[in-house]
Amino acid sequence: MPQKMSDDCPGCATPDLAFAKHDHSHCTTDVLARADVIAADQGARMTPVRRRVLEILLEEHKAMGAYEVLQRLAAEGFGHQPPVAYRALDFLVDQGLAHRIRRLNAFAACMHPGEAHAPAFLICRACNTVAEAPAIPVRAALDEAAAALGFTIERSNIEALGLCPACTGVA
Amino acid sequence: MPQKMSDDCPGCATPDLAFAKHDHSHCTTDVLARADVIAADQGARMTPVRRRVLEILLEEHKAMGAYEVLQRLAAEGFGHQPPVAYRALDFLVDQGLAHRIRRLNAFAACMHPGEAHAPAFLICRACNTVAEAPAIPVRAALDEAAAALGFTIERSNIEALGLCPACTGVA
DNA sequence: GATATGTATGTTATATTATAACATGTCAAG
DNA sequence: CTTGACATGTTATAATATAACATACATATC
Repeated sequence: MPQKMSDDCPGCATPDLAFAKHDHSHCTTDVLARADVIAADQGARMTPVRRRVLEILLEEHKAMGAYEVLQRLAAEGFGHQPPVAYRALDFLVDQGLAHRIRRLNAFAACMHPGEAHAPAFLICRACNTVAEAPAIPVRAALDEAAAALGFTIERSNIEALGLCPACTGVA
Repeated sequence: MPQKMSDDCPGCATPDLAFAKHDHSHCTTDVLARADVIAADQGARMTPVRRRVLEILLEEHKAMGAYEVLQRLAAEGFGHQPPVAYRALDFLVDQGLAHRIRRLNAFAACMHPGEAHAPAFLICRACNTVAEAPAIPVRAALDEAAAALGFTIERSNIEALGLCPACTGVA
């Protein structure tokens, strides 16, 4: 399946969590709306904490550490302890509504939930921006390499460190 | 499942860093020899701790946590504190002599140092074995995806979770 | 050979990330 | 309106990682 982007939002029509700033207020609401559907489809419950965590990830529009998310939650009257954040984040990742970026020990909202897509994260070592790149071909190549060894892939993390367009010029 | 080590060649008689047999006794000495060359080439020093850490990774022939490595070092008269292990491991990773597997918070010796290769790690969720798969095509696809966004990749982590050949049958 | 210089090693201390275990609360099905 | 499953919250601790500083050791230069 193709990695379709939201065609409503100009910013989102280009790679999101992107290297270019854009008004994504409506990708946010779009994703949130779809989140309910996806969760329901899987018999999962989109509870207040979980929904709020997704909202926070979408608002910030960047990779956030669990403790960073937790601070926001605590400030809003939710629990103050790590498991509160981790559970909600793990839930979102399980549902495909968020991604875990292991290189950063961080989480980011998925910008195209429900669509089959293999995310690849590009992390700029200069400005720390993270872009979620379309990586269906990457995932395909990975599946093939795995298949050659008889290995069946269920989940993958594809992450790269380097320089984003902006920082490439400067450096 | 097959997590047991062989007596002759640790990790090679059963799936370990590879799901297929290979002659590991050779790779170990071979890799160690090449490590010196590689380090020298880069003006880096292959000191006792660093060399010993690489040896340990090769001996165990599996992914090891930093603290696991540290225990071995401490038992052999090297330093007892985390930085001792982390520094040596970081050095090896920098030199391309070892890889960091972020999903496992672990490190593994690189089995083809010096050869241009982009490692992809296949982690079996049933037996926890880790295989380093050849992934040049994967990396190529990733480079292409990044280039499309103007992003320059310097390092990448490609990791997959799933079922190894042995465990696929059982499940 | 003495000595300056950068790098490596080791230490103490602490930061950061993550989970275990358990009590309480909520919700929807029967 | 109870029961059973799941969610939330708590306390406590585990596991992973780094900062900051002191000492030692190479090797390059004089």
